[in-house]
Amino acid sequence: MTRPGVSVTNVAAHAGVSLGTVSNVLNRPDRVSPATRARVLQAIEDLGFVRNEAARQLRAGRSRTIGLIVLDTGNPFFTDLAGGVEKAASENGLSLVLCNSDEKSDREAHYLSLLEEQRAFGILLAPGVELPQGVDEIRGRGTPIVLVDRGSSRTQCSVSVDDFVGGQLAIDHLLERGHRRIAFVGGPLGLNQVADRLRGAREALQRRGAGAEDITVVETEALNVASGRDAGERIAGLSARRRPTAVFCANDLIAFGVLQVMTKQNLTVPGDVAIVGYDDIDFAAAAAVPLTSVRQPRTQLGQTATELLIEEATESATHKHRQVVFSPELVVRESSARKRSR
Amino acid sequence: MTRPGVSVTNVAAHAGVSLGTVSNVLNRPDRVSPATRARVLQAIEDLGFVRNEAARQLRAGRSRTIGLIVLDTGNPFFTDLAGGVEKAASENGLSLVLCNSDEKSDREAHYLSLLEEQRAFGILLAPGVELPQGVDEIRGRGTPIVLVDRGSSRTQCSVSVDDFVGGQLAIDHLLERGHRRIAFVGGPLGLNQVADRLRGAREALQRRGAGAEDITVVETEALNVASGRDAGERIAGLSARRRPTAVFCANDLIAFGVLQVMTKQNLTVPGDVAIVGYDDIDFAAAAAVPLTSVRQPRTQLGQTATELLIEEATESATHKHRQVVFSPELVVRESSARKRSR
DNA sequence: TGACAGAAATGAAACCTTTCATTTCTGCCT
DNA sequence: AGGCAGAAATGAAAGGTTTCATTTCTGTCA
Repeated sequence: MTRPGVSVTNVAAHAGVSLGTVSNVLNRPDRVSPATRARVLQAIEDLGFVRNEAARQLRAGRSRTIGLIVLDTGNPFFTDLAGGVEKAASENGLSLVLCNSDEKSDREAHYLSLLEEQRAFGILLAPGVELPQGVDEIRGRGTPIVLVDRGSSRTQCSVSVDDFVGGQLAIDHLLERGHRRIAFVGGPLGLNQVADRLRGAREALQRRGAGAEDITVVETEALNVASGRDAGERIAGLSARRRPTAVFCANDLIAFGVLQVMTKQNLTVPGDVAIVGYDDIDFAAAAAVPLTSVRQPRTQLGQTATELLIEEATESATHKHRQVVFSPELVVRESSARKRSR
Repeated sequence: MTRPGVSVTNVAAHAGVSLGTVSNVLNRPDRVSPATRARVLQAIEDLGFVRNEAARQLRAGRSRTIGLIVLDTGNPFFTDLAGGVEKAASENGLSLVLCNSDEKSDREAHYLSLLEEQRAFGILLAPGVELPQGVDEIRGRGTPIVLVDRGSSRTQCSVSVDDFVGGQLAIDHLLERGHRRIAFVGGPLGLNQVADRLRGAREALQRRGAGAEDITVVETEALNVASGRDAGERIAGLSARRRPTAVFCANDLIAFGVLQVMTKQNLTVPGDVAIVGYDDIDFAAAAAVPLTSVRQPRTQLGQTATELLIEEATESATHKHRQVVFSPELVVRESSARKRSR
């Protein structure tokens, strides 16, 4: 219980130098003579001095911490994204605070102001259904914000993946494999990502022209396994004539849910129903029926977002907002293997 | 770019009151007359004042943030644990910083000192192979630390689940289902959790006495899906005579890897090989062959740890270190269904 | 009207670090 | 020995909040 915080002043006294010198030992050791430096270091050791980050920060005016607000910490997509952020951040001497908004806009707002009060170095925001107001104000007051996993207008930086193309990729693949009755599972449709993937899917179908029915949309409450199971039940309940031969899921968690129900109902995948997921999380390849999925460059998404953020924070005068859009990529696995006969 | 930080002083001037009053409006609004309060609030609004957390903290001497250091942010076990922590923390007006040590002790040490410099309210540590030195010093200097997912001696608080019992549960179940040739997959064996689960497994086998061979141990490099696949290959490669009829995996990620390989090699689960996992993460139930698993009260683990931490931080004078140990629970699913014939 | 209690408002001090303009020291050259 | 340049060390000031002992105000009661 050495509670009575040891400060630089104490260290200075103990080492018989001025506190300015202690600070120099800490921050610019080369400007201090070896002898003095050793003495100060010894004093630090003796006293168990620990730098007070709050005081540093107060002086510096800004912290060295990046805040990342995501929709769901439990979704591997976001943890991988966070991995990319952490990597880029630590390479620049920054650390990461991970905040879970849980798709709730009040929590999103809460974290946003918390981070602003902490004078975060910057904020990476993966927004929910609607962009919280206040983002522009926060940026205006000096805390840079970059949007992640969501495109934006010219007034701010953003890093995203082209979900429209992703939807097309998935459907083109299924059409090529001979599927004509296809369902889309995902939601809430208010989420940009979901809506864009569906739009892409529809576009691909229309381009194909006649021969393919319109896509059946099964909306879910959230993008998790439980929602996928619910949707799966609905699909499995259809008569073989009406049941889609392929399902395109808005993310892999949903796909898992659907897959599980199909198996349980003795419908084979891909024989009776082919499945395509989205995100290509690590579990996708590990599923018992390895999942075809639309891969997003998750780690790179995080890295690039961080770089953009650093750029905005560092060159605030000359900075021009940029919107980076990555391309998704289809990874074909067994869950959509070619139909054997017909 | 309202960069020139607006401070309480500015607000006070703008509202025509002293800065003490502004502080009162912020922290004890009832001690300020309604009229004045309104005026100050208006000034805050006009100027776009945002509290400076660093300054608050400097004054307070301690932050309102809990640090949680885990082995792997990508493992749902830890994200669920973090969920429990976050819940308990936010109920007490605290926020959470999630730190990923990635099983590397240098990163663990790095985060430990980072959190101490930030005068974290407290630290929850899920340690890797060995307890980092310095933990006692940090606690001695006034930052409470509670060990999570690992038992400890009387000198510190800890919250864990009885892995020895967990191992027994798994093996007792497999024995009861008629299995006699059982393998254990997991690693590194230096991890306490892994070692204890194996010890429990062995104990159960011995208690059963003759009729059961000793358990075959397949050590893995890490507790993830890829490692599970490697181990799965090794097991699938064995002749039917030597191949175990059941595999007990040190966690669910490993189990997924094993499951995947079995399926690919046309070995049925549980027909040819039964599988029992550990943790009962959400994906376990969602796997195509739903996984029997030893459930740990993940969320509660986090909640309890947080409560202990708060207790230690708040009642530091009277605080007695406690070691809380939860009991695991077996959840039976298809992956270990009773063998049909024999 | 004067005194007084309680409410409201005040402002100096403290928290700890970093910076930077000055001062002091060291050693070398003439 | 005197002068000087460069290295080393100094210490006051600033950064923004909260606290708390004081002061000032408001209204009531005698």
